Amino acid sequence: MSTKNKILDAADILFADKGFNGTSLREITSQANVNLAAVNYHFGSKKELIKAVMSRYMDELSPQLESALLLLCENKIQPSLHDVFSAFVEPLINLNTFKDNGTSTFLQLLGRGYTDSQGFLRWFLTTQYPNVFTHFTKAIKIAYPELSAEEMFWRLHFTMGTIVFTMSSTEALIDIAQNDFNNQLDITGVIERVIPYVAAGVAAPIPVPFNFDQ
Amino acid sequence: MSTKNKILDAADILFADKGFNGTSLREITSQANVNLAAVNYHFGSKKELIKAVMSRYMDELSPQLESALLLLCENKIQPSLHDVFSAFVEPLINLNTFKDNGTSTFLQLLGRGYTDSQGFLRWFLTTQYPNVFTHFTKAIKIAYPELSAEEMFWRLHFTMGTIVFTMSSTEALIDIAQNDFNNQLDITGVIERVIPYVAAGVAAPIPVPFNFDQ
DNA sequence: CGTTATTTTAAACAAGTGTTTGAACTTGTT
DNA sequence: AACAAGTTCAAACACTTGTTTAAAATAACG
Repeated sequence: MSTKNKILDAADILFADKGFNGTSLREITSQANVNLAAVNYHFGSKKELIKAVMSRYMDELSPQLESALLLLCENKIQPSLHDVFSAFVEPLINLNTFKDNGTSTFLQLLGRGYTDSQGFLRWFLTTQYPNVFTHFTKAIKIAYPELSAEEMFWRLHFTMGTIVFTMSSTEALIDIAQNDFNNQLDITGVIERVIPYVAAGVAAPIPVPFNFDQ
Repeated sequence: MSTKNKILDAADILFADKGFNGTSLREITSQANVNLAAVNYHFGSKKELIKAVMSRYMDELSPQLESALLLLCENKIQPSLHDVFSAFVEPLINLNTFKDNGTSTFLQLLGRGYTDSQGFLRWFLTTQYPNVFTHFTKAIKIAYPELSAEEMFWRLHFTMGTIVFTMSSTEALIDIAQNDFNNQLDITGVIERVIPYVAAGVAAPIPVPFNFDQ
């Protein structure tokens, strides 16, 4: 296996586990059994390595995601919100064949990207892979046309938060759940549970202004 | 103002903004106009400073939260999920009188605590302030008794994710929303919008096992 | 006042960070 | 085989990190 890939494989697990700030190049290179200088030789800098780690997943994921969402939009029968969110499942699960534990690793990385590094990764994703976002909002608009653009904006960000945050601590939560309820569970089980949640959240009735006095 | 408080005030803003790992003691002490060694003198270590920052908020918040939830549990009429989540609003908003921008700063810190520092803060909060959690789950159980313990476990974590993640990037999102929809909005506006979302999510119908073939 | 405590200070410490260097080693090409 | 290009390597670089030290300044108290 090439040095470049050895680095990527070690980096994405460590990044997912300990964050981008919390992982040093020395940890990565010793885990990958390559020389420290190899990162800067092959990637230029740590920041570029982070981009490369994310790109490896996104280049695999985004075409599948786009076509799945496009299919929904062009369907004769109107998709439900549950359908729209379910469109994410197969492409995400496919990351497991792309790489061991690819699904949860990627979702953890996504969570890291939103909190670590002050949003530079959010900028990177939205500018490098804009189609996923536009197709997604288009599909949502078809499934729930009554929702105003502003309300949708907020609910999609709530959804993003739910997914990303949950997945970034999935492993710990699965452990707890298995102890407390001894129910075999894996990442697909969590996805199965989160979809009804976010679908119901997005589908919630339009709120009325809150009255703090009552 | 005491050195100790000057440090706490500078620390919690910086921690909220850049994370615990991402903020150095030198940034904190120079922002607070105190000597670098003051942190270790007054708090012992950086880790203890983090605890102190969180405790200052939790000691203010948790009694209010507990009594609000207890009130709900002992009410004659069954509370709705919307009621349960609304119980959080007033205590959280009160943090603004306790400290400038206290509400959003605290929620941002909470988000940091869940992702930075590999969950040590989660341990700290659940062990130091367990009553908030038990009263909360009790109230939810009253509002939605059909939900199994396991399903509830997951939905509460989804909710935690929604809240914490959303609030940790509230400022940026409010800016975007104001540009795109020029609608005046503040933290209470966001809270107003997130409550129907999480209430609907928790209230979602029990999911049926997902079939990947269809 | 003088004598303890307490607090602040500048300086240094040891360890860790990303990055660069230039020589050694492979590999590919002619 | 010989030369060139690509890759690896140990070592050093400059810098930042949290923490400690011991002297200086301030506060507290009899």
